[in-house]
Amino acid sequence: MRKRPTINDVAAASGVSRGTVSRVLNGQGNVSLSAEMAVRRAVAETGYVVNRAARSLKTSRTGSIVMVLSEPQERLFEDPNFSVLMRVATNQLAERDMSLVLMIAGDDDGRERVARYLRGGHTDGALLVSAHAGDPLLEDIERAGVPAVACGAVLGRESVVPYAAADDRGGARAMTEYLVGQGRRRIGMITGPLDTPGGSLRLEGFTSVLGRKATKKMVVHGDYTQVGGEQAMRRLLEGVPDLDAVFVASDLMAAGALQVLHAAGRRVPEDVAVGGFDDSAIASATRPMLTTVRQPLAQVAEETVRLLTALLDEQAVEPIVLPTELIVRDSA
Amino acid sequence: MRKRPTINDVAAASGVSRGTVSRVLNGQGNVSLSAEMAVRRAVAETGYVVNRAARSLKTSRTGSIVMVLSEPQERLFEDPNFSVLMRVATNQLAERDMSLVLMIAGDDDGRERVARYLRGGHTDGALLVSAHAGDPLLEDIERAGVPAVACGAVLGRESVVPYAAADDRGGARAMTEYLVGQGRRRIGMITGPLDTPGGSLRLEGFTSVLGRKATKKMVVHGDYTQVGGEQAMRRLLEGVPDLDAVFVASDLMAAGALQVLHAAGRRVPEDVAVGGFDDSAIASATRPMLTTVRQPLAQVAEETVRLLTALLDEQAVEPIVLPTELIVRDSA
DNA sequence: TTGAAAGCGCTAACAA
DNA sequence: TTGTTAGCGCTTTCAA
Repeated sequence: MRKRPTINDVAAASGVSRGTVSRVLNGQGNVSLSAEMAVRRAVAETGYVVNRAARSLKTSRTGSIVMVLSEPQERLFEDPNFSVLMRVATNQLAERDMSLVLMIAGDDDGRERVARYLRGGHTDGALLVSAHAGDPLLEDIERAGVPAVACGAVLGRESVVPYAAADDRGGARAMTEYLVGQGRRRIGMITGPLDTPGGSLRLEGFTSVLGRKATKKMVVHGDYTQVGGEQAMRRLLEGVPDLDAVFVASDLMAAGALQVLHAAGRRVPEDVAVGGFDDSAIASATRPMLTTVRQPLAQVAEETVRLLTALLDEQAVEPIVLPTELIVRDSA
Repeated sequence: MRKRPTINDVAAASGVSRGTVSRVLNGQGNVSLSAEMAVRRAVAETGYVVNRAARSLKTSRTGSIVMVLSEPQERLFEDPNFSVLMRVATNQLAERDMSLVLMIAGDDDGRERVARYLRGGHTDGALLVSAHAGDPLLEDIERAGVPAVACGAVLGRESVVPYAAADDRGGARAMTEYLVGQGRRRIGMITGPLDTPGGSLRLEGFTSVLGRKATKKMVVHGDYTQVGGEQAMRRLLEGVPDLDAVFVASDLMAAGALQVLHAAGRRVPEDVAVGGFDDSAIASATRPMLTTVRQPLAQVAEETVRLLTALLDEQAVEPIVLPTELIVRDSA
């Protein structure tokens, strides 16, 4: 394999200086049309591709964004946000000729690596996925001075880390109101972990509708896994045997809840109505199919990336919350 | 924010030359203990982190691997391999202080970007996910001379691109034999796309057991989506009304098949046994829960990354195929 | 509008 | 074992 051509080769082939080639490549203007054409032809001829390392060394920008997953690793697979975000981010950044680096900050080791990466100036910005309240990584990021945005609010840091998110509170409210409207009177809830926005905000939506009816024993906490949903459902049935509806903060947990209800001989939706959240693939795989709340995942992802690119361009940004949609199927 | 310290700062702080600092940092030996200690202390004091761009410019290695997803984007989310692979790859590479860049080559644009990226020498190696037979990207990779491995065989290129994969053929055979052993006589199959290893190899396993019983009308092709599974199941029921079992090449498609069977009034497993493949989360969310074939995803991912790092170290590598496991639940 | 030249931070070859 | 030094390929300032 021949050596890769450098800017010098292009300069030689086009008969102008390196400086002019660079100006053409970076679209800075102040270049004569003839020079520009000559350079472009030479680039095509030589198959020149810029050496990012060299450029980066000079400009101290890297042309890459790091996507940091703070999720404990098991949960990662089950986060519907995640793969959509990744796809959208990859594509949007590619359009700017930037690349996406992936890092997992699931444990202390991982966090330390991410912190070192940020401190090392290896990236132009950070895209946070499911960062938790009080995540020490946030300080690392701040200290490193790297522009960062989050997909989903970072609880307690809403005003510090710009974010795009689905309207968790509103979606939960809509589902709860729907259940009430269906004549349900004893409505329980299975939440997600309360240190995640999906955990606490969906609970807020629920209680904002039910008021004092949302007593302690009507609400149990799950961990977004199916097994967690099963356990939570069992606890709920034990504590509230006359339950006639349950709002579950994720479809996967709802799938677990359905299994338990079935095993307990409760018919869904006749005896107990079940509402999910996410409208993930699993929602139409369960029996009965889940009535659930659809999140505009692709939009959230797009807005998240837009916020980050705006930040890179040194524009001011505001958090953005996008509306959800109630999807009525068979379970409620 | 202060300027980031360079190797010069470390040299000054430790009272040795840049060269010695570099030797310590790269663990090349030929350094006195006292010098090494001084350097390490200075690194800690100054908070020095190597500038990868500069290093890369000099060594022409980048310290990064690109993970290329050739999957049409919709399918991506539904590939259970994918998130596991990503997690494992991120972690294993991090241990070598390498980072993982993600690129999607779903369309021509994407492919061209990936090709440019490879040609530009922006990466030390490529990790291919679900590359298709005849994928033009393969040529780009070869031409760019970038070491590459695949997760899952690249059909038609098995001897060119090293890979790690689950034993699709064996898993399919095990499931088919199990169905036969249960006394099923009219066994149909819903395959994946035949240009994917999971599509063609699972079909091979199926036919290798059933021989001439695996007639054309007993086999229909799906696309790994749930809706695709539903359509395929409908076609199969139409063509073979007396079907008493169906082996479906993915759990997600099997979930679709279950819905259709239920709607058609067939009891599972009494009237029709259903076998899936993957043992993904969805397999225990369906009703009845799916009897399926578990792939050792984490192992496959680990072996894939191991192959790549071996290749980077210029060791010889062989493809590796890992055994699957039959998971018996309720659907068959 | 263009060319010349400095230098980003690092590694490795060479000399001591 | 150590220090010195020559670039890696690029951008950008300065002068022309």
